[in-house]
Amino acid sequence: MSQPQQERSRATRQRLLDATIDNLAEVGWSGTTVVAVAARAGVSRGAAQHHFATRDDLVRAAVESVTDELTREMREQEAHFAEGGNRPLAVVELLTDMWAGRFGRAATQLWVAAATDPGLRALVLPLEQRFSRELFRTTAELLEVDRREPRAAESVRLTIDLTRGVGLGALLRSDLQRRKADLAQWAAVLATLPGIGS
Amino acid sequence: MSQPQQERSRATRQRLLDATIDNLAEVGWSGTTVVAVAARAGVSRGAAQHHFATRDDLVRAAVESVTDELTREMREQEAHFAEGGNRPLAVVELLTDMWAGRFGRAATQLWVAAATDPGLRALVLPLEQRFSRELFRTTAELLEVDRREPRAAESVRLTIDLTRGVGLGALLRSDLQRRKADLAQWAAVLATLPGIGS
DNA sequence: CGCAAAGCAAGCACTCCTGATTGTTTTCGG
DNA sequence: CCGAAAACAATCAGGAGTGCTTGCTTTGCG
Repeated sequence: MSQPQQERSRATRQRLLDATIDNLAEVGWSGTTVVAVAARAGVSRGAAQHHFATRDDLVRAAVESVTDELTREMREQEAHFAEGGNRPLAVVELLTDMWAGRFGRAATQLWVAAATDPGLRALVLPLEQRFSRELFRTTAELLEVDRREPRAAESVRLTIDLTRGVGLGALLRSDLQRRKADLAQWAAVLATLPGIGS
Repeated sequence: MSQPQQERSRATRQRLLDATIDNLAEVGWSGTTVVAVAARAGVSRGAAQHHFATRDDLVRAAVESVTDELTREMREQEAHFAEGGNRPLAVVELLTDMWAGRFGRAATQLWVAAATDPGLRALVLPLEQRFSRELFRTTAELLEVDRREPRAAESVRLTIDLTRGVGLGALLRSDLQRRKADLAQWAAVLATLPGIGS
């Protein structure tokens, strides 16, 4: 039995967005063409064009989706964060896994492409800034940061940057497992810094 | 007076390589076409094709050049490293400046593109691994690492990853100046870790 | 039941890029 | 001085992608 038309439309649009995100994560920015995305979504180019009139429209929707999903993912992790155990290590691993995930990899591809593409940059920058604030807030919350300690904010930012750097290296080298010991050391250091785990 | 032919050939080839690297750093991977590079180099497409028969050939030469130049740059920094002052901070800033530089930005663009392009990945991976070993060695040397301390190697890798993460963020946000305080904190922490500055 | 709207699909024209081919100019060696 | 080689340049054919137009099918409402 076929779907109600509006539901069918919604489903096609969602498949196109999912396909765009997967394409970004697996093929990269330059390989994310409307032709490739439509094929991966299993819809025709005419259908794709009906939903997104131009490639720019598709990309805009995908960028918004990626940052929304990353934000949602972080909030969900925060909501379900397991007490007990090594909190700094768990947070560091959470962030590292985020960058390594589907949305994290798509985001990295988009951000690097945005660095050199003015149109994409104008689109990505405000969304990335909003996401960064949310990421900072969530990470600080999970690390139980004492907001009165001025150095604590620096530690949070260092943690985020470090996991981003590890994530970037892992994109190419697929060496995340081997980085566990390094990350464990950072978590151990983090636990000793002022304002962390108050 | 025109140049000797061999010198002229060498100069054209060098201009093409320089143009490729600048294009990568400023326009990104997808915008680095032979047409764009030849225009930036101020040579015709025929001339470009004479020196590099295919785009793959040009890219291969550029990848080798980028990793060679980054390696040379690190060795030069090592040779001219100024004694006195805050050594960990100086090293952290040195690494951060490297990623922010022309070769560092081109390298980041290449590495991210290589993550999703199998042909480019096969080319980039061995060179990146060689460069990473050199970078580790140089950084450890500059930090005066005690090789007997097992945790020290982790600290070196964390330092490299952190500056890479900061560099990635700075590609998009141009916020390097504002990160100085964070990096200063890492340098302060680094100085306290076992095996650093022995 | 019929018609309009929406969703989907096919085809066209244009642009850009690459690799190959052909042609021109410059340089160098015999 | 001449011819060959190298450096450089112009052109062509084909492929890929985008945006637009036209056409078909399905759905829903009056």
